[in-house]
Amino acid sequence: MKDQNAPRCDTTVIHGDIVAEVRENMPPEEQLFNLAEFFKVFGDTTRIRILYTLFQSEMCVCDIAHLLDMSQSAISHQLRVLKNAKLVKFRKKGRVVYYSLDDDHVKAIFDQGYQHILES
Amino acid sequence: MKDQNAPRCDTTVIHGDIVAEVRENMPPEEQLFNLAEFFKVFGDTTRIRILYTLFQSEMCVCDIAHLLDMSQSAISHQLRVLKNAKLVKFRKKGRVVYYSLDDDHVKAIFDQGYQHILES
DNA sequence: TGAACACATGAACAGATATTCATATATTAA
DNA sequence: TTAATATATGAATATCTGTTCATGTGTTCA
Repeated sequence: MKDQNAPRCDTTVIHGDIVAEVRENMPPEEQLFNLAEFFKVFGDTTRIRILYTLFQSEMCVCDIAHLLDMSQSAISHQLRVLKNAKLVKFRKKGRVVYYSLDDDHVKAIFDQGYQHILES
Repeated sequence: MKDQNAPRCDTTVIHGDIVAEVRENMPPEEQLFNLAEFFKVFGDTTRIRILYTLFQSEMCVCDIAHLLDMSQSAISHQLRVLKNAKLVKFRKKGRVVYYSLDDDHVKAIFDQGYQHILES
């Protein structure tokens, strides 16, 4: 996706000293990648809505689908994304699968995000 | 994108009482949408990397491009996204445009996100 | 056992998005 | 003014993503 041979700025770096120092202190690429992947999960209204329902109560797939007025399949697909991100866990009881939150940071992150929205 | 007439679950709601109560306490749709839009900004490695450079120092577009080994145009496009999200601000000095952070929550949000990654 | 049901999942498709490329704008300096 | 340079931006394109549709899996119950 990224062309490493693409032309950069026409000239040399403008502030070489700053660039060098900042580069020195950048976190590892893998960490930045993982962080982006993590936040990508929150970048979808359906998943945000699912998480907000689970803030209130453990719930089964069918209930979530009804509540959000979406198909069972769509919800199931998104629950898989949330599950892969370790944000929700589930327990089975007969045919019914109950999902619930599996993270303590989500609410805090949402609150911070909401603060930003309020202020901007 | 969403078909409101799509078939839902085959049967009626399973736990009608819970669904009704949770629906009652859901935040407004607009708020959930805005939250998703906000987190979408963090869901890209390039933007995450830009923000991490700006955690350290105010920097001009050309320097960021060199530092991240990407084209000036790509960085400029992404800076516009960050600007629209009210996450960065800028000041002009001659031809050079210096970008810097314009939000207090970002670092806290990133730290929470990083905590999640560490624990999972 | 077989029908009904809750949920999962793969394929397909439509819409969104990130980068590139070409070019425009604005400022500086000769 | 003209050339050079820093940045911005519109269009095109390739890739990614979310939903639907069809179907598969596993459980319950008659």
